[in-house]
Amino acid sequence: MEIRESIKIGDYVVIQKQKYLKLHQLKARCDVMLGKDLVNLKAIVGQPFWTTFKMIQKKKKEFDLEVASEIESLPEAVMKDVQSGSDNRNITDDGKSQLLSTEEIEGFKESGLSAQSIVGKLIESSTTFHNKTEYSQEKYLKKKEKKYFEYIVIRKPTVRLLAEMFYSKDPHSVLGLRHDSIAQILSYANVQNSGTYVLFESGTQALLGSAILDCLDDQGRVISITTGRYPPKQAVVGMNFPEEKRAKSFLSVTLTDFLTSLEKRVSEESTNGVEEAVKLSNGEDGLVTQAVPSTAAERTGNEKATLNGIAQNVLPASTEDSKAADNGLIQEETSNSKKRKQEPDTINDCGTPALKKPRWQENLEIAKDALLKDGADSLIFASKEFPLPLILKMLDYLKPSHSLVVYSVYREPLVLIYNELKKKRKDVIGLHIFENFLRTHQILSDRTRPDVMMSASGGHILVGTKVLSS
Amino acid sequence: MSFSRDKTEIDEGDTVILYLSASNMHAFRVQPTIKNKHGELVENVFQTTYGALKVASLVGVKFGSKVQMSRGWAFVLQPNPELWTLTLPHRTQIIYTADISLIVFHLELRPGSFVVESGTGSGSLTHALARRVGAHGTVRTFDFHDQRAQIATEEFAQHGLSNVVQVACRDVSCDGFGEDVQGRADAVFLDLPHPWLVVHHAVAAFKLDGGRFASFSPCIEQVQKTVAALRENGFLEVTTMECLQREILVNNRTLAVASVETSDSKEPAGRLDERSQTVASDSSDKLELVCTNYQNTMPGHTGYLTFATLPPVWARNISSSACPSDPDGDDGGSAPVIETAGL
RNA sequence: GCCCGGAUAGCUCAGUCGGUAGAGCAUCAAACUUAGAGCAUCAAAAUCUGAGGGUCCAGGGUUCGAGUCCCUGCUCGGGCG
Repeated sequence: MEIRESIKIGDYVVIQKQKYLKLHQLKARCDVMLGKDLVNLKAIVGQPFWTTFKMIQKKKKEFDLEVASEIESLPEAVMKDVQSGSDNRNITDDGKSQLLSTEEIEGFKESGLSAQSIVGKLIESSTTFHNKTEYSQEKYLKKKEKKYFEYIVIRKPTVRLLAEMFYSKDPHSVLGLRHDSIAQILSYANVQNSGTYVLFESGTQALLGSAILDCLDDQGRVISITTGRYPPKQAVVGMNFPEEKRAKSFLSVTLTDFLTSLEKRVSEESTNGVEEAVKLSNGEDGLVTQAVPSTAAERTGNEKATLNGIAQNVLPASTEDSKAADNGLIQEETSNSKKRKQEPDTINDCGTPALKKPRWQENLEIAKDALLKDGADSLIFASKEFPLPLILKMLDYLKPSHSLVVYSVYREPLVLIYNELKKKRKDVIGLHIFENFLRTHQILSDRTRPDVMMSASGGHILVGTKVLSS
Repeated sequence: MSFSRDKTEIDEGDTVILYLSASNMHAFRVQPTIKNKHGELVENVFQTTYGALKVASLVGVKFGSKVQMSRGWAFVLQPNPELWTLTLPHRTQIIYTADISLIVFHLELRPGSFVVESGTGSGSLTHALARRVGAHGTVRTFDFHDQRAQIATEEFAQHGLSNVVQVACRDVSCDGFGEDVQGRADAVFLDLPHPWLVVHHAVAAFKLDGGRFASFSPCIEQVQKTVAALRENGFLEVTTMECLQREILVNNRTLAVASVETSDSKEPAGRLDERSQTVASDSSDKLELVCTNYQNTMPGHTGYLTFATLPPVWARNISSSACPSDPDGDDGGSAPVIETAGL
């Protein structure tokens, strides 16, 4: 059953040095900065994931890697035959315990001495080390180990590792999405192996998109609605999903394109008298009256205006009956689409004839068909923007008895959404807002206790269930 | 087939959730008749606070529909692991959604994964495991209590999960997980009184590629022993955490605004007793607010969750502190990253 | 006959928005108004404002673990037949 998957150029890898994690795409020229050290990754190509490497210093702050067959634990190596004190009554913090100077220690490092021998010298030249208690010595060595540690492990990216990496680097880079919140979003959205999941995500490096995609087999898909044409997708590309899976199961569409496409389809069907699988109850002409920009760049620029546009239309009076969009404007949009078809594909631009549909347009059509035919298995929102207008719109496409999940780093937006849904939607029940308290613990013999630092906020989650209101 | 995503309407035999209010839900099977005490088949009428519901009338109804009862109405929902956790009949204490979510996420389950669980308990977690591994995955769940294993088996069958979940009555502390599991697991979960006795059996159950481990224990002494066993058995990234979910309650409240008017600035009062009226009765000085607060009481502790990674067999003897086996050593403040979940 | 739901203050209640540390009655106190007796107080009624008072029916069982479990009894309410 053992499959040693070896690392190739082009793969994303997670480089782990103790608690430090870094996502990196392996290129032919493969230098990477790990903190302040420049490390050449050439040695990892062809090795299996989970291989441990020793960092070999070439020059100051420059390292090559070498496969390590064993790692000597610093505390174990140094603590042989070392005496310990029973308490700290004879230790005063006068800053003079270490007899070596900073220059001397730096000199050891530059001369390429091993971590073990440097720390050995530090201990030899410490006037207090032998008086420290056993626990205190251990803690001292752990600190030194962190500083002089010279091994890394190459890990295969997983959603868990990516979530931990992004959050620990800077929670703001993922809207404060802590792993427990991601986990709960996946639960409450009832993400299975198959199905159509509508996701509106921004400011999160596509972490949720990646987490959902990782749950899906070839029968499932994420419709990832974004505000821009080129949203950050670090967490999706970093997972090394097979290209086929990404193409088939991760349908990236922009907000404007998607809503325009849905509106158009709905108005066409309603004029033709075609019975819709999922009824759109609130048509907002504000969307179509918006000038549709013809280039990707222009469209991107207009996305925010679009969300505001819906907001103005939806917030004050959402109960107004649907009025099919103005015909002239629909025409304009259609011709606009034709014009777009003739544009070269901005993503897969390889000089193919104009007949081939660009990726974004295929995505759009598949996404729209999926939603109109069967509806969404759940709606998931996690955005920098206030998503209420879009939520109200997309709820019409959510299957009955299925879930709506909204994440927000702040509480207030969810409270507003909660209130609006309570007041205006008879078809959403079981509304709750949750937040999580998460605490980690140090488990060591005789020294077990909660960690001193804990994450103060992991965000807030609103959940609800769509029902048939009639 | 109750939990199947493709289902849109209720068939006979399905388990459904009758939603009366958020705090009043019932799960039951749609059977037109049931046996009474004397073993006679009688019409199945489900009684609630809002009157009676003839269960047979649900057949053919769409999930998410509003149904009429003799003294009110309710919604009938399709069960999912979260709703099931809230409505299932307890045979044991159960694990709830906050912990379940964290467990499933940290076990890194994917479509087709092979996951081992012990004990089965009331099957609350098992449903979430089954959902994540899907139709091509496997959940092998063990409980040493014969009756519990039997009831769980029946429930999984009723929920259409028999092809994914296999229940066995077995004391894994003594007997391990058995040969047919050995070397097949991607993930192992333990919810047992003595999990540390099972760690080496878990190692045997894992694939040679290793995988993820989780254990749920209410007491810290259990955690200490388990963590020690994990380190001895070559597990890395050993972290322990607890997660409590708090609900935020939203209320629309009207508050009286304290008046700073003097008697001179007021309209001349006709009678003395009018002056003694409170500001609250003055309709012009009211503030409508959306207020939030927490539930009055909430669980203060459920259990400690310990997670760990077993590396591939060839990498196990490299005692890789590059990938720390400690839970966050000490003061997270000085650590470059708060490794565990601190995150 | 069967099923469902409730039981905390001296008493009685509490809503399909997840409204059971929320109230009402009663009690006590203060303020003011009116009327009376008395002479620096006593006292009645009406109004209004406050205050005090809460740990969850009884018993048993289950769970490694019950502030989201089960059973029995008592009692109140509801439903179906």
